[in-house]
Amino acid sequence: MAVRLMIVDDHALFRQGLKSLLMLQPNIVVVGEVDRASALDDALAATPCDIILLDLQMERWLMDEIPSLSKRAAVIVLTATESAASGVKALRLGARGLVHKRFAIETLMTAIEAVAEGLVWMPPIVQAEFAAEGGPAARQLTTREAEIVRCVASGMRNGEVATQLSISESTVKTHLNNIFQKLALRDRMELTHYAISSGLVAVQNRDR
Amino acid sequence: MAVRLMIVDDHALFRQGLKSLLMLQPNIVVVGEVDRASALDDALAATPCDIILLDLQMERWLMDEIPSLSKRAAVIVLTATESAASGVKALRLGARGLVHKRFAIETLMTAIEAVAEGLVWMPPIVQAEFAAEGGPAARQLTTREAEIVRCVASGMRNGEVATQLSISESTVKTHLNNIFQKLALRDRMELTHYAISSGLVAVQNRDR
DNA sequence: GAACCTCTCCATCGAAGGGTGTAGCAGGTC
DNA sequence: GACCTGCTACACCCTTCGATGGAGAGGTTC
Repeated sequence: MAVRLMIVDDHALFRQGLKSLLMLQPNIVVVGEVDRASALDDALAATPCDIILLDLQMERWLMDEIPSLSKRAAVIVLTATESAASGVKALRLGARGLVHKRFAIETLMTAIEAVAEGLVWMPPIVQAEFAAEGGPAARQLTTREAEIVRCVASGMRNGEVATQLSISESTVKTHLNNIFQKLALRDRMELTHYAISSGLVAVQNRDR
Repeated sequence: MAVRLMIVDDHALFRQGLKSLLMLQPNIVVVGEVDRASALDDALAATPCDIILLDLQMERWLMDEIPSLSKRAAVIVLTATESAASGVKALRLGARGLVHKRFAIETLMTAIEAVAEGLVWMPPIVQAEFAAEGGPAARQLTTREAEIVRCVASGMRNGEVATQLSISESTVKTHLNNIFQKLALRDRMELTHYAISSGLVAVQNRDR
């Protein structure tokens, strides 16, 4: 019984490379590859699969999709950042595996096999983090606050955030103050560093 | 005559995948793959090659190496960011090709063939940027301005930067305004994204 | 129903940031 | 000497941000 995989990554070179690498493995069939979230539904409808390999760089679009995705197939998240936080978040949302892109194909295969058997696989470091978070229960941001963080940390001004989210600038300020309180941060600059380092936002700068 | 390639990327999955993908191509031989700058010298000494595929994510370590590398083999830079700026910089430093990771293998092959023939290959958008910068003579940041950028982008306020560099806050503002002008940026938030994405400042992971 | 949380909104005010122009001085080059 | 670049500094003015305190609507929990 071969494991049926689907690859979701917006980098064609990585996607195609991974596919060609996986096809060399026994008991693995890559049944599809898509470059964006909108194509995933169609692909899943066309060809059911056992495991979805999901690029976490796309978390902005897909993090929230993990819960529903995980009902249709086991999700293994591929991440490029060293931050355990975003990986832990993905796992909490229902991902069944977490594999760093710097790992070798052998490690990915181990994870795939484990997940195919119904287990959850993650690197030891993340495992520690995952266990640790059960204790102190740090004050989590609300979903609205998280939205504000994404907007602000990606460079938007308060007024722009307000327009984007269809709320008043006053509300944006209120949220922002609450966020600063919760995370013990000084201003939007520190918030940006926090957001980037913990994988909440990706750095992608425009062509000047 | 096969083209001899060497792959430099710290993500094993990408590296191995790309290798397996390239080995399917005619006239291509992957003679080596390394995960870090320090291993590149040894690899080049052991097995000479025609083209080096270099991950630009590693630019912090390797950008400065491009001039010397390009004497030993043609360098094609693989980049994950959409920013033309860093690509243009790499080309100015001697890279012979620039390929985005979201491109398909066919595009990479086109670039490899072009570079193997002695040409320089880059995406049309970057080509425009490259040409444009030839005119106004892309104004580089001065060393002082770069210092200001590092301070500001790492979260310091103008007053703190002034203290740090032992200059007045007015001077910091002057520098900052000049920097905004040169880089066509709006404010310190955009500057932060620019600095991080182009490797001027690093963001350490905090794993909460 | 009371307590609590979340999201929404407002006013006010001081702090910080940013735009524009101007200018002195040191170091080089033509 | 004339010219240019880079670093320094200031004034003036306006915008944006952040802190504080208050408040109502809707929801959940106990």
